[in-house]
Amino acid sequence: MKKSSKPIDTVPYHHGDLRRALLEAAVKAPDIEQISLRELASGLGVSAAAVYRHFDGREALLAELAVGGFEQLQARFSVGFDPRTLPADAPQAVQRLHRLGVAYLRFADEQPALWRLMFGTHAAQIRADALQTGEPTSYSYLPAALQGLYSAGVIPAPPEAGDVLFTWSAIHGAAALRVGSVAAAQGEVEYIGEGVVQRILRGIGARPVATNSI
Amino acid sequence: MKKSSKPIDTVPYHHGDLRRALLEAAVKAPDIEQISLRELASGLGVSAAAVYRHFDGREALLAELAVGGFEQLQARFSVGFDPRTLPADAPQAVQRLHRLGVAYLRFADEQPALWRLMFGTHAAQIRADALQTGEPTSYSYLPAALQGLYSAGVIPAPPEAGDVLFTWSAIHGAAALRVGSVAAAQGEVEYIGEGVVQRILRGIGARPVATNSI
DNA sequence: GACCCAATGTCAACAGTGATAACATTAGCA
DNA sequence: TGCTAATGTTATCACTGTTGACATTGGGTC
Repeated sequence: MKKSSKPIDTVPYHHGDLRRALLEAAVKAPDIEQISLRELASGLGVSAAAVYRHFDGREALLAELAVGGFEQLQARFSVGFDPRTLPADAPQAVQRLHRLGVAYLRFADEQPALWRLMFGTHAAQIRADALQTGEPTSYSYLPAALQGLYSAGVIPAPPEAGDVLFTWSAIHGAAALRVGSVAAAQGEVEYIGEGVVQRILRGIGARPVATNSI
Repeated sequence: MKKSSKPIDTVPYHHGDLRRALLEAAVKAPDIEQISLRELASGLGVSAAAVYRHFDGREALLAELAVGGFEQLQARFSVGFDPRTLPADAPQAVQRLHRLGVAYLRFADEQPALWRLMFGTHAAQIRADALQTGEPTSYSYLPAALQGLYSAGVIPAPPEAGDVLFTWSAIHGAAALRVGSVAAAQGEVEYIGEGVVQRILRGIGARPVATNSI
């Protein structure tokens, strides 16, 4: 079809930033893992085949979304928490773990679909890669927080692998139960996070530390 | 097509127990949530439409699988653990929680695909129903175990809601990380379970209890 | 400015999917 | 024996991801 006349209200042939638009639209879907490329594309007024100009396929698009999710998670972790520095004192060390737990929970609560994608089957390879990278990722913060507890004298011995796994399990599990609507009626995420982290600290042998505000 | 002669090696028109066969075949799939009805049916030498004689559709079949999963989980919980009785002494009370945690982990480890289905999006309604039922389900055992810890004097106060959520979170999270191949290299599930439950006990304020064997 | 090409879009077609309707076969019971 | 409900089949529909052939356009080069 060719047109010699150019109507004003015509849609431009090139979208402009379709790649970003696709990602943004996909991440808003209530169930990301079940999005249809055709729906996604037509929602942006574009043909389904156009998606393949920017992604190798559906799975690749999901993978990119998951990567973005982990970056977003890391960004949340990093506010007021430089994993390369040690905490100044015991309250700060405890506070770091608290903030980490609450950030984890809040992220899961605010973006449950993205969270499911990140920790589901589709992103398995991405998680494996992130764990093997030497660079600091979202996975770096939890071990760093536990190490900080030791350096600040909150726990008597350096954290063992079991301590890291346990801490991560409790926080991750709380998020999973929340996302799965199993523990939905337990109150606000902040409150849940407080309770879980307090018990984690006790579980890994932390001495009581008074913290003014979280 | 009609046949007057009856060859011996012919396939019978009726399968016999197609419903059970479908469930059994589906639960063996490496990724249950992605099974195709047509593949499933043709694998059993049956047409795809035959499935609809036994299930309202794909989603209904998955739901039934999830229900079976929860029943299986409950069966594992119930070996040597009657949630209506209180533990005889402190070691037994502690032992109950240990067994619960290890059984949870072992189930997730042995049937990861089924576990994902059970705690994924597809089975949300089933989980909601199970939580509201007054009857004893797989959800009954964890609160009962914590209550048993109190009645045996292992924890000084009746378990709060936060204790239950925390305990479940830690165990569930460990299973989730295991299924997600995030904590795969941490060793055997029994070892992981031991470590997690020990720290859980400490986290909810349990006094040290000597247990001979788990 | 004219030109070319790579980037980015379209359309048409393919195989595979869940689902449904109409028809075929059979098991079990009166 | 015969009837009926249960259980199977085939054909078809709308939808999906994916690919190949073609269309349009923006940006760099002469």
